[in-house]
Amino acid sequence: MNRPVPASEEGHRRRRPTIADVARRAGVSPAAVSFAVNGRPGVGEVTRARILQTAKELGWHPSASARALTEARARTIGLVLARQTEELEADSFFVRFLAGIERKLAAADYALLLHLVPVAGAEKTLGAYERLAAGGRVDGFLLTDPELEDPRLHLLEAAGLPVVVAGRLEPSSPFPWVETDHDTGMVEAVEHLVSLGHQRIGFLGGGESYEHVQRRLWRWREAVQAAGFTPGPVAHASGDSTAAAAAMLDGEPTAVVCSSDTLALALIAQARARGLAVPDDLSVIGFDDSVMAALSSPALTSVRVDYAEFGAAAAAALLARIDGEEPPAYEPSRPVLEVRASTGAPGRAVSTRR
Amino acid sequence: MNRPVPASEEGHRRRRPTIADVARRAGVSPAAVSFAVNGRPGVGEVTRARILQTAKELGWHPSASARALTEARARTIGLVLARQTEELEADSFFVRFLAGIERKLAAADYALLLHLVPVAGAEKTLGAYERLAAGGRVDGFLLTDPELEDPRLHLLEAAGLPVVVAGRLEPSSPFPWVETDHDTGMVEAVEHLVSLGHQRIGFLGGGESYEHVQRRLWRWREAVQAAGFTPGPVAHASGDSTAAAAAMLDGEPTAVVCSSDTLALALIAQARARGLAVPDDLSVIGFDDSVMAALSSPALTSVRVDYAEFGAAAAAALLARIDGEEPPAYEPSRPVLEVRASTGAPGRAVSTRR
DNA sequence: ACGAGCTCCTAAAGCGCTTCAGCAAACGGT
DNA sequence: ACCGTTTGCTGAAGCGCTTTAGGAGCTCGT
Repeated sequence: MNRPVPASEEGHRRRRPTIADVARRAGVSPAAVSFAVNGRPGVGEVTRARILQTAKELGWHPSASARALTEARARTIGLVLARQTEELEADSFFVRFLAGIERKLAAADYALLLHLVPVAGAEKTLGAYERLAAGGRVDGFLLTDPELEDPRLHLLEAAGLPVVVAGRLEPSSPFPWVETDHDTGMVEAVEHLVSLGHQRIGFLGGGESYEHVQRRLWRWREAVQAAGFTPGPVAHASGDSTAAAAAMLDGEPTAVVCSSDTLALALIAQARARGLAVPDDLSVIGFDDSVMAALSSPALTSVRVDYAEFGAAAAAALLARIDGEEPPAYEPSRPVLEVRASTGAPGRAVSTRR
Repeated sequence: MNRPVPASEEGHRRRRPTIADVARRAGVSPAAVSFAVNGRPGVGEVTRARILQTAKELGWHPSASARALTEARARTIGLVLARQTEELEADSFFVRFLAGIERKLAAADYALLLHLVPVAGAEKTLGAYERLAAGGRVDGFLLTDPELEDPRLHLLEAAGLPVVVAGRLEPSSPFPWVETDHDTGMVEAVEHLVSLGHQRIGFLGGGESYEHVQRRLWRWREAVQAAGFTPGPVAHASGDSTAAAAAMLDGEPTAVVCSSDTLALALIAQARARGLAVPDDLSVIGFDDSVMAALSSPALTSVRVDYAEFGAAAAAALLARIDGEEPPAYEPSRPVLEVRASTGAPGRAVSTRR
């Protein structure tokens, strides 16, 4: 399966030029080169131009390691994901968030150290943070999917590095956080269902310990009550989404808002297995508006949130924090409810069946 | 949206202990400490134990930057993804592959520098590789989704860093590659359809330029011919999967193998729009066996490939390459066809309709 | 015409580690 | 009792950069 290495590649890799090489060739001291490339004063304009020119000729780029050593900063931030891969792969949040982070980091010439840890045993996760922090490999951490009693918080506090949490964490967060407006999409979702005539609206969420799930649950309850109805059944999927979907259906709602598209699909599959038609017997709304929302049958009504923007804002906040500055203000754009075919007026009410 | 920084955090961050601190406290020279922590000879057993003990007491960890500087290696590898985020988010390959890489890297105390570049304009991608390579931030690159005429290849050759390609690249690959057994799953898929009685079997693939799509296409053709039939319609989705799905249906196959689950869903949606029932009028097989395969309706028959294993093998090969060793042998496990509800015997043949 | 105050640059120290040469003490063989 | 060898350690150089202190050569005001 593995191609043998061609002999030509085995040859000597040419030594990378150093700042001294550039200095010599440009007829200046290494210090001058440093000033020139870093845009600092201390070198005349013509010399600066000449130095930059020689650097380009030599193909010289400052060594990140050497810089990291002298500046005591790695220009790298860490993102540790502690979630099951099955959970991540169906999650459009992850990739979009990542893309947003990247956009910001690239602009600041920072890099992203990504660490995926299997959730098997918290102690492994701890090791992950420590290894990155202790070695000075990263200048700060971004924390996503904060949980209510998150063990990572204490761990990161001990590490003493700047941390920004992506997600509201109150009231006692040891770290600054950035939050996007994901949950108000819930209001729109509920209002949509109410306007269709639904009265018994359920909530199917992911793991109860997730902060964002709790927020959505809370918003859902508020919105349902604001419409003058009592909240319908609630179920949480921690791992087995089928079981949660079944539990939800046992509650006989006419409509359900799910905290992710994946859960919505699981619910629809389960409903079908019970002979319920979507949306005739059951309306379903997903969250994230992932690619599969448009492709599933029926096409899923879903709340789209701009997670990339969120990622960029979180990254920006962390970079500011690393520089000891105030994080820039972030005004998240409003989530949008994408209405498709999985929602409709309540037909034969579920509660009258059986 | 951003919580103000608590005053307590503003305080002085304590200086991290250095090797000299440990040496002083243990009553030895810094060199001895270095020997001790790196398991090198040159220090007695009892002294070694004492040094390690003091290091632990002080909470000292060697600085990654300093190490990188002296050893001229960053203990980091780069993975640059140049794909649309919409494409990535529905792709279970990505996350599973990543998880496999991580597993290998963590064991070797390497880190992963992830870079997501928007596909808008190749010149940006180039910059991405160069910035990482030139600064010495990474010791090598992993290349995924190789395309047939991949501009990244020349670029990476110029960078002079070790590179391992994940995916077969013949005949003229400048780099060693590692390949998993994704395509023989195709044979099983086709045989499954043939055994159900299908004779007109189509292939719906992703972008034509992808090497893995080409391989699957090739395997599909072989398998169909081996069964004694002529290959059915072929369509490729480059961006707009709906259009490709429509084109495929115009070819009037009774069964279609798709190169991803997302495409399979797109095809099913399109078929439904035309009033075709799955699997009665059309059997559909996906690839990847992603989470949504089991959740979609009908549940998707899909080929499961162990991408995590693949990622680990690719990472292992790259690490070996960085150390100048021969990459370990990799015997990929066979893909498995997960038969679900989207395939069945051909009913009213599509070709007799209309 | 002379020192103050520039501008433009250099020398050298230092970041935290690894490594190489070298040295003292202990050891073993004859 | 002597010499070669091994063992256990140290001193110092060096990785490639940044930064601080300071020096040389100007201009300029008086």
